[in-house]
This record gives sequence, structure tokens and C-alpha cells, in this order.
Amino acid sequence: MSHQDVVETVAAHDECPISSVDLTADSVSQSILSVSRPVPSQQSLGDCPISFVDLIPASVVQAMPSVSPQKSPELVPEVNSLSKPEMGEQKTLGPDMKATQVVFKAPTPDGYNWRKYGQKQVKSSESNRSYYRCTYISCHAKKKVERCDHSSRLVEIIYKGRHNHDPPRKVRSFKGRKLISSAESGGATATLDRSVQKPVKSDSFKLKKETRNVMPKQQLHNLNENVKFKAKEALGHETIEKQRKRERNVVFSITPIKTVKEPKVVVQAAGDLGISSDGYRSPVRKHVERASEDASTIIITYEGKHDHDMPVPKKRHGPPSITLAAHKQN
DNA sequence: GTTGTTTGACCTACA
DNA sequence: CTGTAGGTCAAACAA
Repeated sequence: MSHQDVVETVAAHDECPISSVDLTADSVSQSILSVSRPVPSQQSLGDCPISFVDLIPASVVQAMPSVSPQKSPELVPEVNSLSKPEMGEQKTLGPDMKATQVVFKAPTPDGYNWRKYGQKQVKSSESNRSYYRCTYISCHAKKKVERCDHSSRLVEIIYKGRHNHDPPRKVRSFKGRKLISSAESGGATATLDRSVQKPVKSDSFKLKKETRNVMPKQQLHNLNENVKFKAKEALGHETIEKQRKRERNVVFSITPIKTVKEPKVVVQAAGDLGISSDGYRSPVRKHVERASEDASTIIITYEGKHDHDMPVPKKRHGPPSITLAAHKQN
């Protein structure tokens, strides 16, 4: 699954053209899937085109650590009843081709089991927001799913917190929740940010108010911020709670660019699945690492070659980024 | 009886 | 201080 399934949750809608899809994921704690508004330029791919998929699939990787990139029937829940687009088709979307329409009825089939615990009408928009949390016993991963009020069109998915377990193998037979998958606390992803996990002392907090692994989000900013945050955390529960709230706002301001600045773990994970933050889905690897001598410098290495055209970046009309240009030189 | 969803109420942050 | 909005809780309900 991964990128595929996540994007599958995007429902194109005639009233609300989708011209770009952003999936920005923080491998450490959260990810965002947002369907942004049209980019007027690019080919008007019908009414609801998905012309660009910008994916930083860290959370996806986290979600499906041991699943092959290929679609796994086991991990495709009920949503099947609805016409399901093959993600591979995305790249073939032509000007005369609409993105397959998907009605988003269930939480994203991301391999995990989510329980809805709330729903809210979003005032600022015509959408309502559903709140889900992972059903796994000690997992505090959450996600918000925002969708168009009348059309049920998916507008945005925001993942918060990280799973501390593997995704259940058999979604459909997952009756005895919390039992399947011996959730190795901290599997593959844990090793990536051990320093971040350490400070999480949720056990000492009231379950309701615990921080739920908020710490990792700080990595979306910079290390200094992170340090500051850790220091504050030591002040106590309330401070953490405030911090948590503050971070929620951060979630909404995340941009792909920001993610690129983030620890290389994100990109490395993405590379394993052949998915990169630039929207490509072919088996091309993109290795990103911060220059040791200059933290503001990032070294990006591409392995392989994209076998398709470059997705149209939103709000970008110029030539491909320098990064991609470099890639073509290979 | 168990598990998940719905939904109104409550709490908190923020302007 | 007050109103608003976002996030969560928990009782009621459904499957």
C-alpha cells in the first residue's frame, strides 16, 4: 500500500476540482494529506484532475513497514466496494482523463485500524472533520479526516502521532483488535529517532492528556527548536499540553519544502518504497542527507530514472527544481 | 456481549 | 472578559 492507498482516499469531485494532492508526512510523528485547490495553469484535467501528487510518504512507510509496495489485498478493506483506482494510473492521467472517482467512505486503508472518536463541523469551510485514533492498545496515533460536507469528498487527512506497532496483517478479520501483530514497539521506525522517543513519558501522565508522542513533530522545524521543546517538556504536564496545542498549528503550516529540510530518515524511508516527495512513483530512489559541515545544506542523490513525466508541481510554473534537473543529468 | 459510530457537551486556546 | 473554533469525551445507539 503506502502512497497508493493513501491517494486512493482522495475523492475527486466535480464541484471541487483537485489539481494537486499533497501528502506531506513526517516520519516521526505525523503526516498530512491535503488536497489543495486548483492550479489554474496546468492542463485542466477534466473536472477533477489530480495532476500532481507530492508525497513524502514517511508516515506511509511507518504505516506499512513490512508490506511490499504492491497492492496487498489483505490490506484493502471494505473500501473496495467502491471503484478503486489503480494508483499506477495516476501517472497516466492525461488531459482527457479524469482521475478515477473515489468516494471516501472509510478511514484511509492505510493498514491500521482506526476508531472514530469524534466529528466536528469545520466552521471555516464547508467540510466536517472526523477524528480517528488507532485502535491498537497502546498506540496513540491519530488522524483527522476532513471532507466536503455534502459531497463527502476528501479534503485533507492529517496524521498525528506515530504508530508504535506494525499494521495488523489482516484488516478484515481484525475482530479481536489489539491482538494481532505483535507490535514490536518501535520497529523499523523506532531506530530512526530514538532520541526523540526517549523523552516521551506518557505513562506518567493522565492517559487523556498525555502528550502522545508529540515530541517528534518538533523535528519539522529544526534541531534547536527540538532542544527547546525538550527542555520545556521537563517543566511539566501543562506545558506539554500547551506545546501539543501549539504543534497542532504547526501541522497546518507544513510544506513539502519544510519536509525536505527534515531528517533524512524521511526520505530514506520513502526511497525504499520507490516513492519520493516529488510525486514520482516509479522505482527511483532519492537519498537526502544534510551536509555535515553545513546544516542548512542538503545533499540529494537520485538513484534510478523516472519512467514518466514529471508531475506538475502546484504553484510552480517554472522549470523543474534544481534537484530534478540534477537528476536528469544522471 | 463486544466493538464501532454518532453526536451533544465540555474543555481549552486564541483573537 | 467574551465569543468562537478546534479537539476530545462519553453516553446512546447500531451492527
